[in-house]
Amino acid sequence: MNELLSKLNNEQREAVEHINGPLLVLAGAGSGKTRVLTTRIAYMIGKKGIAPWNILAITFTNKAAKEMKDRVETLVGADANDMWVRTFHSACVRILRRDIERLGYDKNFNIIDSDDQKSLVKECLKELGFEEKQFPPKSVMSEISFAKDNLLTPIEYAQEYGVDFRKKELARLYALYQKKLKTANDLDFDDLIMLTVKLLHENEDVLEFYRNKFRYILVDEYQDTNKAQNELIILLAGQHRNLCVVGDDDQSIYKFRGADITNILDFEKAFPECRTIRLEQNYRSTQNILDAANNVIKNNYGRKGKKLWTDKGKGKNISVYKAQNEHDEASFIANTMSALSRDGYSYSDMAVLYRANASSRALEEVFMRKAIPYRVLSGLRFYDRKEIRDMIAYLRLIKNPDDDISLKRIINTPSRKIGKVTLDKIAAAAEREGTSLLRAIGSYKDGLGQNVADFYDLIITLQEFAKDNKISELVNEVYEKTGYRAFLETDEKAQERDENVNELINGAANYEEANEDASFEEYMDNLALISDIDNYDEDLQAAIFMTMHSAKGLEFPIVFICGFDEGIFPSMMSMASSEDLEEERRICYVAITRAREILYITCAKSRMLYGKTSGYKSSRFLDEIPQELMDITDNTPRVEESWVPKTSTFNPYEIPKSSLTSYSAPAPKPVSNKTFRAGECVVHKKFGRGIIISATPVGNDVHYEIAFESVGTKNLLGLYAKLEKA
DNA sequence: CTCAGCTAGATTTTT
DNA sequence: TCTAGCTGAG
Repeated sequence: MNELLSKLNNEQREAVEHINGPLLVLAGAGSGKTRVLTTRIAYMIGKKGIAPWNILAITFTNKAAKEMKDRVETLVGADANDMWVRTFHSACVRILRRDIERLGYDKNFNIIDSDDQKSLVKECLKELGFEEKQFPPKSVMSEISFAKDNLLTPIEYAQEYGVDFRKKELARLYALYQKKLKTANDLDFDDLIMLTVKLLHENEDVLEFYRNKFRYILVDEYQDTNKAQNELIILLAGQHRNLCVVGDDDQSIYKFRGADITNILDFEKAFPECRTIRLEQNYRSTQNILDAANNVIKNNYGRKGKKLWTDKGKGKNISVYKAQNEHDEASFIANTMSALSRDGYSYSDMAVLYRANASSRALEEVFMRKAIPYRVLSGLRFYDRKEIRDMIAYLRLIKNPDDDISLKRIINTPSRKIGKVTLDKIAAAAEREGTSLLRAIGSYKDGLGQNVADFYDLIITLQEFAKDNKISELVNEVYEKTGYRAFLETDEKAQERDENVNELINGAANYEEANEDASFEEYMDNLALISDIDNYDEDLQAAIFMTMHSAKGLEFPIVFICGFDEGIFPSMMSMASSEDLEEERRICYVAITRAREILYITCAKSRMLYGKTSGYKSSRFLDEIPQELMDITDNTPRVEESWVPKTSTFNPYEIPKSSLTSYSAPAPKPVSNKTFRAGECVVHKKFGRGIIISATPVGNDVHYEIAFESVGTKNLLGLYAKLEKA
C-alpha cells in the first residue's frame, strides 16, 4: 500500500487519503485521474478497512466502469467484486429492478433506445394530429429528454413552461409519450435516472437502505452529469457526505446531451465543507502542447481555472499547415504520416481528430489512394445496425410480450406480408381490449389471417425455447426460426450483416461465460445499456480517424487536428452564443491535450461542404495559440486582394467561381458533351419533351430548369439528365 | 404490400 | 454532395 502511495505526487496522494467528507478533484487532462481513483478505492479497502459493499463508484461508460473494476481488482483482489462499479444507468436499473413497483411500474420493464423513442414520438405526433414539420421528432425527443433531465413530469413541465404555446403542445406530447411507455412497460434512458430519483424521494426507507449501503461514493467525469444525475448523487450522499467527485470543468463537452457544467462549478456551494484538490501535473504531453492548451482555454470565463504543467520538457513545436482545400489538407496529413512511419513511428501511434464525422470523407479518399492503413471510428455503432436492432427487438418481445414498440419493428421483418392494414386491425383490437398488440393477436388470431397466426406461434415457440436454453442458443434460434438468416442472404450487404449477427451470438456466449448464473433478463439489461463492443483494437497497425468528442479520454503520440477553420471548428452552429463557443473551446482543449509528443493542426482556405465550395478563415483558436509555439507552413497561394472580402465578418463566404483552383483536386468528372440554353427544346428519357427555362452552370455541370409538356417543371442536372435535342 | 424515386436536411453521442 | 426517410405508383 505504501508503495502504491509513493508512486503519487502530493496532490494525488492527498486525493487518495481524503476519505471522509466531500472532496472535489479537479483533474486536468492527463493528470493521472484514473490512477487516483483506483488507488483511492484500494486505499479505502486495504488501508482503511472499508467494506467493498459500502462503496459505490459511478462512471458514464461501461468501458470506464470495466476498466476501473479491473484495475481495482489487480490492486485488492476478488474483494473488488463486492463493490458497485457501475454506470449511472446500470446502477439505476439495479435499484429499479428491486423497488420500481413502489412507483406503480412492473418489475419486468424493458429499456428502449433512442431509435424506439423516435418511433414512439412519431406515433404520438400522429395521434395528436401534429405535423412532423412543425414538431420534428428529434426536437420533441430532446425536449422530453430535457424535461426528464430536469426531473419534470409532464404536468410539472406544463406548469413551468405552459405559457409558451409551443411548449404547451410539447407537454401534451410528453404526457402521451409517457403514457405509451408505461402501457408497454418500457423505460427510456432518461426514465432510468428520473424514476430512481423519484423512488428515493418518495420512499424514505428505500433511501435509507441505499444511504446505509453506499457510505462512500465516487463519481467519475463529474462535469458530464446532468441535473437528475446530480440530484441522485446528492440524495445518496446527502447524509454521510463521503462523496468524492472527479472531473474537469475544462473538458465538459456534452452540453448538447444534457450535461450541466454548473454541477461541477457549484459543487463547493452544494457542499460548503468540501475539500478541493487540483491535479495540474500532466504526465502525457510536452510543455509546448500544454502551453497551447492552456493558452486556448484561458479565454473561457466560466471555469475554475487550472494550469497544466509537466517536467517532460518543451518538446517539438506545433506544426500548422494551411492547405488550399480539404484534398490538399488530407494529402498533407497522409504524406506526413507516411514520412513519420519511415522514421520509425507506427501508424497506430497516429490519430486524426475532426469536429464532425463528415470530415472523414476527404481523408479516406486520400488514404485509400495512397494505400496508408487507416480506420474510422465511425458514427454508426454496432448496436445501431439494423440487423442487430432487429434481433434485439425479437429478444425483447420474447422477454416482454407487451413491448409493442419492438413488435411493430419486426412483425414484418423479414417480410411476412403483414402490412399497415393488418397492423391497424391489430391495433384497434388492442385498443378495444386495453391490452398490448401481441396479446390482442393471441385473442383474435383466427380472424387476422394465417400470416399473423404464424407470427404469433413463432413468438410463443421462441418464448418456450427461451425458458430452458442458453442465451446464445436462443439468439441463434431467433436468427434461424424467424427467417432472418435466410432474409439476410438476399441482401447485398449480406456477408457483413451476417457477421454482425454472429458477433451478437458470440457476444452472448461470452456473456454466459463471464456471468455463469446470468439470467436472460440480466443479459437483456446488459444489451440495452451497453453502447458498443469495445473493439477498438490498439494493436492494429493503422492510423485512426475520429471526432474530437470520441477522442476524449484517449491519447496518441502523434495527433493531427484538421478542419481548424471558422465555421468548421468552432462549428457554425455554435457561433451565435458565447456559451456554445466556450464549449467549442473546451472541445479544442480536449483535442490538443490528446497529443503526447507531436501535434499537427491543419486548416484549409476553401472546402466543399454540403455540395457547395466556400472559403474559410482559419479558426480563432489558432490565434489563441502563442506564435512562438508554432511552425506554420502556408500552402495557400498569394491571391489578389479582391479574393477575400474586405469586411469579412461573415464566414464562410461564397468563393467566386472564377477563382477556384483545381490544385490537387480529384480529376473532374467528364463534362456532358451536350449543353443547352434557355429556350431550347429537349427530350428527356422519362419526362418526354420540354422547354428549358433556365440553364445555370454549377461547377463543371449545368443546372437546368425545364418545363415538360406532361410532368410540369423539373430541376435537373445536365450530367445525369441525359437530355437530347428535340 | 413493395419498391423506386424524390426531397429535405445535414455537429458533437452515451446510456 | 450524400443519404435517410417519406410518398405515390404499380
